Amino acid sequence: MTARRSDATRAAILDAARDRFAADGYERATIRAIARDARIDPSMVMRYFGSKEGLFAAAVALDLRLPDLAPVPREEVGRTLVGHFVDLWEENDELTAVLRVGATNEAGAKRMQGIFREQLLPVARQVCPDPEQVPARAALCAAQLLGLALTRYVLRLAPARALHREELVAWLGPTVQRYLTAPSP
Amino acid sequence: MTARRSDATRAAILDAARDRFAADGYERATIRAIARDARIDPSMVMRYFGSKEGLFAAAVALDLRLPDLAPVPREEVGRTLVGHFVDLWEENDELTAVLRVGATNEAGAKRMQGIFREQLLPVARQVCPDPEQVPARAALCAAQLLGLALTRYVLRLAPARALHREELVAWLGPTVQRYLTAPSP
DNA sequence: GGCGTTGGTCAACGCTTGTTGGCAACGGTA
DNA sequence: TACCGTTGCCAACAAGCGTTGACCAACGCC
Repeated sequence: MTARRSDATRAAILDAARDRFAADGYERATIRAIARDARIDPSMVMRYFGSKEGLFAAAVALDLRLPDLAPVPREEVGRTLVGHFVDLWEENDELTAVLRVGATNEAGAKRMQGIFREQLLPVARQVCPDPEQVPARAALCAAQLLGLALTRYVLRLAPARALHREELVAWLGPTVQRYLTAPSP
Repeated sequence: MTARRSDATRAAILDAARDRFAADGYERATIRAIARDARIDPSMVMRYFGSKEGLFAAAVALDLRLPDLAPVPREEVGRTLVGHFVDLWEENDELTAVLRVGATNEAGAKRMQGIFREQLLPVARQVCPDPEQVPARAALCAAQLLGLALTRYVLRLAPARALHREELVAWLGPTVQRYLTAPSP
């Protein structure tokens, strides 16, 4: 597949879309604003992505890039996961976009459910003792990790923003560790 | 102050507004839809509440009704708080409304920050050992508790919905307990 | 009985939204 | 050079939004 001239435009639109969705959520991120950011006509967005929903689907194809936990010492999985998430969240705002849209939009919530099912569940299966408890334990982890993202990047609570990476790992690591590996309470 | 005839209408509007804000978030919850639910003309909403922002402010005047933790045994504060939150969330959708709007709307986020500052912080101050650490520890609790609400009521992850009250208290109680009272890691 | 206050409807306003179709310039190919 | 698919802009559309003001019906007081 040779590179087309329009690829740059496509990429610019996707970039602008990610920023707007992350900053404004689904409804307030208008096609016109995205087009303006990408220095392009709104009708181009339609031609390339069909509709606003199509644009959103193309813009946030989220890959959590979760690490393989097999080689990680068993008592380190919690800290490893928390560290990975903090890094991921700090370095791009795609996650904030999915989270924000997931909170407003039914399609966004569905997408978040898919990410949970296809990316977090398998990892939890690697380390959970009882296979039957995997969904519940993974859900508890999701609650803690997404809750951090929510308070830190969406609601922007000052004390949540002030915590450093190492502090977060130290506080949340044991929690995730317990949710994944501790015997049921 | 005697009861006016319009109080019933006012209440109907507020009820409908809470439902819509909780279900749809700020932007998609239109004044017209709220008025339709309340079987009233959209212009009445404006007359009584001035604007859409005014309506939102009046609809969700959120009081968490957090319990006084002084008489609670020190090792039970985590479980007590988690139980209280689960109850609160189950019995009305005002919280879902604030959370959802907080995720879309700048004013909503501000309101959430206010709730954190004026309602959660004082309670944390009651049980935290070091006053200087109170904001950080309260933020960690907020992350865990709001994360639960997010996955359970907004994103509607199936495994998060499946957990019962006692399970949630048993899993999250120790986490909140640790965030509030354990020595810094 | 007249009259101001209150509770409510109706129609319209100006604006923004997602979306569409036509039309002009470009670029490689024959 | 002539051609045709690609890339882009422009103007418009129907619909929906928050908001406004004119108007009507019922009530309570003199």
